[in-house]
Amino acid sequence: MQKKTRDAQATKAKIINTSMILFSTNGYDATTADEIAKACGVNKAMIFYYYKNKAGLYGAVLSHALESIHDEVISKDKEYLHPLEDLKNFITTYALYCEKNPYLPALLLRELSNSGAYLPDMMFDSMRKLFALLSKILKEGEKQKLFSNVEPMIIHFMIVGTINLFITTKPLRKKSIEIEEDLNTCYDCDMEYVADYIFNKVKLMLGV
Amino acid sequence: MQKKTRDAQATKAKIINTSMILFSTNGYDATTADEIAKACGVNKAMIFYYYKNKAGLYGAVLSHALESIHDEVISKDKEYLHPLEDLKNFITTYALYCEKNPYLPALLLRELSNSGAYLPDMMFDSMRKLFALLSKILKEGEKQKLFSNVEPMIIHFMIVGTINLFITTKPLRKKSIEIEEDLNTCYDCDMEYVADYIFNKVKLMLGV
Amino acid sequence: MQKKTRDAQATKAKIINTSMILFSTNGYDATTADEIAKACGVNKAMIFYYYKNKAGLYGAVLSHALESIHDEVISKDKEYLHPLEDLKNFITTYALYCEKNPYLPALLLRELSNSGAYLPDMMFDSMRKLFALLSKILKEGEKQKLFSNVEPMIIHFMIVGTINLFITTKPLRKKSIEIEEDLNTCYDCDMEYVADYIFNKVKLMLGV
Amino acid sequence: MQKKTRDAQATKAKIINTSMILFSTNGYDATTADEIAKACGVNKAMIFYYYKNKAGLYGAVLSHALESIHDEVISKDKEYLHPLEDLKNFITTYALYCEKNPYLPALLLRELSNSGAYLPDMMFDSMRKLFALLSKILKEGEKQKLFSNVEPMIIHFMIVGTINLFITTKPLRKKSIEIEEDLNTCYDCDMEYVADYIFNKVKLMLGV
DNA sequence: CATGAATGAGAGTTCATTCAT
DNA sequence: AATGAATGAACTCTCATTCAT
Repeated sequence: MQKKTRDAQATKAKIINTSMILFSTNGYDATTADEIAKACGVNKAMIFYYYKNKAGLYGAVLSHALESIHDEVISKDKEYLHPLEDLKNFITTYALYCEKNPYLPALLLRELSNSGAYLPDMMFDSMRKLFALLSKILKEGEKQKLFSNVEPMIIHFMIVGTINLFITTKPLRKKSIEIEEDLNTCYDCDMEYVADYIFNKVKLMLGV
Repeated sequence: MQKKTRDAQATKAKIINTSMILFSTNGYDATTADEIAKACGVNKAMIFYYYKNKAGLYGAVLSHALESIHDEVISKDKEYLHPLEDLKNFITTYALYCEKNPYLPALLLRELSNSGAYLPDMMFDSMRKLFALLSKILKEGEKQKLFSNVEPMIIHFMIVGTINLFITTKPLRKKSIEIEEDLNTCYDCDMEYVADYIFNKVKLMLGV
Repeated sequence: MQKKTRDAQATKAKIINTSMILFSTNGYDATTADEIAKACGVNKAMIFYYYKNKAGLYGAVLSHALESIHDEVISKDKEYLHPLEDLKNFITTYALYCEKNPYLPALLLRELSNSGAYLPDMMFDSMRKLFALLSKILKEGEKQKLFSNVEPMIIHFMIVGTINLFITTKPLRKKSIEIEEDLNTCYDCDMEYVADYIFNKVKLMLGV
Repeated sequence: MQKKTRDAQATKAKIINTSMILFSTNGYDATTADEIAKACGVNKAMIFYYYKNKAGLYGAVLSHALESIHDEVISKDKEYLHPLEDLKNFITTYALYCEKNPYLPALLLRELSNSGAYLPDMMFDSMRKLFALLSKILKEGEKQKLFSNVEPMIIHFMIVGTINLFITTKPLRKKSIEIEEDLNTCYDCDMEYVADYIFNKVKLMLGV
């Protein structure tokens, strides 16, 4: 009954990780403090002790998620080999990261469908940085006359939106083929294949 | 108090239309029955009288929205001129419809980020039909050797996902340029331009 | 959809009979106007049209029930043959009537457990008349030196209470023997046997 | 607001005791959570915190009531002096207990008039145990050739039903004599007298 | 740090009752 | 006489949040 862990860091981490899953699975409103507390074996009051309130926890969760994705993509891309390489890295890294952390796309879509109502500034920043990164790659490609006719925002959406949908629709796509077999929903396409496919298509789009 | 409509059809329509806006703006949980009732000048109990419960209303809203988009896209596309024409129609119609009814993309994204937890069968069906339509167009294009290397699900996501994101991120994109001017977020691109851009990119992608 | 019976008497009777069953089965509060209306295929508003409000309907139901039991017992007993005969008639008639109309005991017990909160005057009267009838029989028996040591109220309760419990506990008694076979709950005793048993015991009690 | 008890046991007890009175006085449906909360100076949410829902509270109340009566009757009777003594004890203890806790009979009658719809298993058990106790006494009396012609269930009803009615009808009986003075409703009979009267009558019934 | 008790402000839902036709 | 639409006042239950220990 008395966990008495007395390990602030551990407790905080447990809360963040558990609630990330719950928030992404059930959404912000449908996730209750009680539920989170029970799921991580922590007293409910600790959530408020550490994160002030539910919105604060949500913010922390989003920041955590975005920071990590951002770190990953940035770090992998920081070499600036060549716009095409960089582009490939961007797509693959994002795709694989999302696959490993499938709650992220759900969180993002949810936030976007909310026009960023809860979206705290840090998250907003993170998303902008991600886009800024792609923007830079594309701009560099244009400068080198590799890419043509570039509308970065739309290209960004085509990459990120597709990957997000691919991940969040997985259960639906399964259900779909169960109903109508000959509808090819790419259900068992693996992520690497998809990332590659997208990369090739984007290449075509950019006139490479 | 003032209207005393006593017109079931009108009352039901008012409820559906109002709550569609509210649901898409604030989400399912954050939209209260009180709010809906007040917003359409109808007694709260009428919501339950007509739709049994909140989930029932939500289902009705989703069905309504999807039915109408589906009808629109289908009807505009029913001529089957030529795969390329059909493709263009598909993209343009979807894009313009979403622009006119900007709550729809938000509703869709929200549902998807939920893996269709609330998503009633009719909605699921509607979404499948939309995809089936694009699938057919693409398949026909392949048969006529116009399109090559087609993965319909991914193409679908590239079209629909991009348009959805474009619409739902509008407020964010505005906020973004206010902060960092030289980041081109395509804020004042109009929908027709975007649809066209997407169409041209998809054409390239399909090897046309 | 349009029943349009336009037969006031029939409609009223349907309402009374149906709601008697519902009230006795589920109790006053747990029985809704909607339920009654649906159960008798009558428009809900008619209930209020004919009985003013729910309490009014309940009153009508109770009156109806009590009137009929009272009529039955009185009429059977009106001959005044002999105190013992009269007593036997009283017990048997009441028991058999209750068996034929098993909702009555439930209604009575419920009312009593409410200390007659809803109990309208007419019902109160009816109950008093029933007791008055037994009182008279017992008094006559005493006068004829047949009965001795009579406390009419308690005798009344011993008769009426036992019969009421016997009927209302039927389902419980069944459940009970299913659990513990050798507990004799008189489950398949028929009413006539019970009435007779009670009569004989009351005779003993009265010193006959 | 004033007490800040922070004493779970005390709070739970307050809720149980208060709601027992309210349930027995007004019935299950007519007793609201608000009312209970206010009556015991406890926040309404505590009811649900401790008892999950209204039905849970009701169950707890019934269990509590029955446990205590059962304990009392059993403990007073555990000596097994002599069937007749035991019988007298059974009747007297039950009668006096009910008089001290007059909500119990009302609760019981209400439950019975409901055929035990809410009646949770524990209550059902308790009632059975009470009857089992009387059954044993009667059986022993038969074995010792003291009692004859015993139908335990009916005898049980005659005892328990009479006492229950005597208590629950008290207000009605008062009202009755106010109307018709010469109707002897045993209004000021005290409980001991009644218990004694019943015992003597039961003795006669059993052929003692 | 950690816990369980306590709180208050709703939220969804129900329902008797009335109104207009 | 009959109907379906409409209403408002409850009522149960939930939940973020705070308090006392």
